[in-house]
Amino acid sequence: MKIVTRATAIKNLKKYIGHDLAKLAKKFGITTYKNGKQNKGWKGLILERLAGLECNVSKAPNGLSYELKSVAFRYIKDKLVPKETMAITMINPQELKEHDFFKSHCWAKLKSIVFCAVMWHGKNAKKAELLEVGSLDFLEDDDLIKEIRADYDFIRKKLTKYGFESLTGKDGKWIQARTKGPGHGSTSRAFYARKELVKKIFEIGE
DNA sequence: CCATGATCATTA
DNA sequence: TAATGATCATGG
Repeated sequence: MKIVTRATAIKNLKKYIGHDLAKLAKKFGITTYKNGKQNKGWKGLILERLAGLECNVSKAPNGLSYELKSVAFRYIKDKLVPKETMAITMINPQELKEHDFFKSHCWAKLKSIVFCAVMWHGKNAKKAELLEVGSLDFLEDDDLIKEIRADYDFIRKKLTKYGFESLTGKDGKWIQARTKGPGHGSTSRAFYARKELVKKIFEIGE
């Protein structure tokens, strides 16, 4: 059993800034494409390997105390901005109903996050350089967190009142409850960080 | 089969 | 371009 602290994970990752993740994928034997389709999770898997988390493919409520995330960045008018929203964690309807924000997995993951900015080279890109690595600890009395908690409460209330099916990506100012799942009719939901929030995280984290 | 990694496709 | 919903490979 190997324990990798957050500081160590960051240190490990920083060594790879500027590297092309596609090459590392081969080295680790991670599939990036198959039958012309992309494995959308390959970057995340590689990052986890690089950080030293060799066996982290399932959810991690127990074990490590931080969350490793990658975010795609692209240029819009010569400015670097997050390309998309960032998945935070799956929504468990039961837990959402019974726990408040500071007891949720959502908060547990958000408050102690290690993020990796990855360059986005267009759809189905075969390369992706690691741009930057950072970490961030949120405080419970942070103004931003208060607003995020309000979003969480809103979503939670909606769940109680209208049911799980009523949740949509429109909910929330900083975080949203978007659909996500294996596909093929089976869909579940997850918390996503909106782009504005991703930007904030980077600003604070740097 | 489904949760998790995160991106792709479609519409406005 | 932005926003929302749908989807894919992997591993247990």
